[in-house]
Amino acid sequence: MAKAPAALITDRRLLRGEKTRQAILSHASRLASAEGLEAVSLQRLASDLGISKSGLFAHFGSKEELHLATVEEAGRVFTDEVLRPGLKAPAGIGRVWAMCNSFLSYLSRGVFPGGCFFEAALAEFDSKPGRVRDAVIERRGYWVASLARAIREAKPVGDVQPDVDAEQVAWELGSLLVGANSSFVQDGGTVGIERARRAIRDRLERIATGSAARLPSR
Amino acid sequence: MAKAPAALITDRRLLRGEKTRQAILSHASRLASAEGLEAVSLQRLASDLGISKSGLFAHFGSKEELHLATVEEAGRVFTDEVLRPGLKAPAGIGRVWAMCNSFLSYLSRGVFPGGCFFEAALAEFDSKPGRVRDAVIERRGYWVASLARAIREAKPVGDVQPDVDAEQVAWELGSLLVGANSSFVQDGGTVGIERARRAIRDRLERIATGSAARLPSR
DNA sequence: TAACAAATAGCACGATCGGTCGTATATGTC
DNA sequence: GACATATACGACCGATCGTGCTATTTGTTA
Repeated sequence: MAKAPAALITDRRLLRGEKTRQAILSHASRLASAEGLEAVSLQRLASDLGISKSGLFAHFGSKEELHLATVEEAGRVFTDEVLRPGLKAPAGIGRVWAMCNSFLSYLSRGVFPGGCFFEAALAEFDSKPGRVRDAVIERRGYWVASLARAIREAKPVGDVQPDVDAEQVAWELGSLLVGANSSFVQDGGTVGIERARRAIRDRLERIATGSAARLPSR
Repeated sequence: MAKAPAALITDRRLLRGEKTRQAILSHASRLASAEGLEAVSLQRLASDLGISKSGLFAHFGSKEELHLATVEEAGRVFTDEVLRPGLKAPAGIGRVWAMCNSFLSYLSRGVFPGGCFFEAALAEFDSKPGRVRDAVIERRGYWVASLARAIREAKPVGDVQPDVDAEQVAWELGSLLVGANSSFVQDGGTVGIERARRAIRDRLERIATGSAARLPSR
C-alpha cells in the first residue's frame, strides 16, 4: 500500500525497474524453452544480461518466484501467439483447425527457440511438486480444455457430429501437437510438423459432418 | 589386455563389483525416470545406495559414462518389457496392437516409477548435444522404426491396406503413446492410458483391411 | 542542490556439484 | 600365512548454486 502512490504519481520512476524485469523474463522464458528451467539460474541470467546477480535477485526475492514469473510471461506469449489468433476464426471446425495451425506456426516460427515453453517445462517439472509445476500444468490444461471447447462448440454450428467425444479428440490433438514439438526440437526440421498437420486434418475430417469436411490446407 | 586373464580365470572375482554396478544402474535408471538424469548425481546416488561417492565414481570414470551406462540399462529394460513381448505376436496388425499395449502396460505397471525413462530423458536432453542425447535419440528412433516395420510387415499378411504410409502412422502412434506417458506421469491415473488405447485402436482399425478390422480389447 | 527512495551492485556464506588422489580393506591365489 | 588385485573409502579442490547483508548509483521532488 505504501507503494501505490509512488506508482501512481511517478510511474516513470518504476520504468527503469519494470523494463529490466521485462528484459529478464523475456530472456528467461526463451532460455528455459531451449535449456530447461534448471538452466535459468541467477548467475546465468545475470551474466547473459550483463547485470549483477543480486540486482537481478532483488526483482523476485527467490528463485521460485523468478520461475513463476517466467511461466507467467510464457503464458502471456502463448496467449498472444496461439490462443488469440486461433480464436479469431468463427466457431466451428474451422476454429479447431485454426487453433492447431496457430500452434504449429508458433512452433515453426521459433517464437521460443527451444520449441514450446510449456512442453519443456512440463517434462522437467512433472515429477517435482511445487507451485511451478502447478502453474505449468494449469496452463497446459487450459490449452487442451480450449481445444475441447472449440470442438464442443462446433457441434451446434453443424460442423461436428453430435456424438463425438470432444475431450477424447482434444486429448488426441494435444498429443499430436506435442509430438510435433518433440520432432521439431530434435531435428529442427518441419517433418514432424507436417506429420502432425496431416494427422490432425485427418482426425478432424473424420469427426466433421459431410458439409464441413473440407478444410483449407492450413 | 592385462585384465583379460583375471576375468577369464576367476570370474567370481568380478562378481562383487559387477553386482554393485548393476545395483547402481538399476537405481539410477529408476531415479532418472522420476526426477530426470540431472538428479542422477554422484552424491545423490552414493547416499541413496549407502556407498561412497568415490567408490561409485570408480565404476564409471565420469558422469557422462555413468549417464550413458544408465541409458543402456534402461534400454535393456525397455527391450525386455516392451519390445520382446510385443514382437512375440505373429506379424500382422495384431503385432502392432500388441506392441502398443506392451508399452501401455509397461507404463501402468510402473516399470519405471516416473513413467517411460526415454521420454523423460529425451525431453531433458533434446537441446543438450552430446553422447547421452545421441544415445537416447537413437533408442527412441528405434522404437518408432520398430512400429513402422510392424505396420509395413502387416501389409503382405493382408491385414493392412497397401497404400498406408507406415512411417506416418508409426509417428502418430508414437505421439499418442507419449501423450499417454505424460498424462500418466501428471495425474498417476489411467485416463490418459485409456485415451491412448482408444485412439490407437481407432487408428489401427482405419488402416486395417476388412477381415482384420477387429482387435482384441487389449 | 540537498534529501530521499528505488534500483542496482558488491561481497560473503554455506551447500552441492563433478572430479582427483592417496589409502585402506576385502577377496582369491599361491 | 604372504601376496596381488579389485574394490571401496575419506579428504580435498575449484566451480556454481541460492540467498542474505551492506553499499552505491540513479532519478525525482522539495
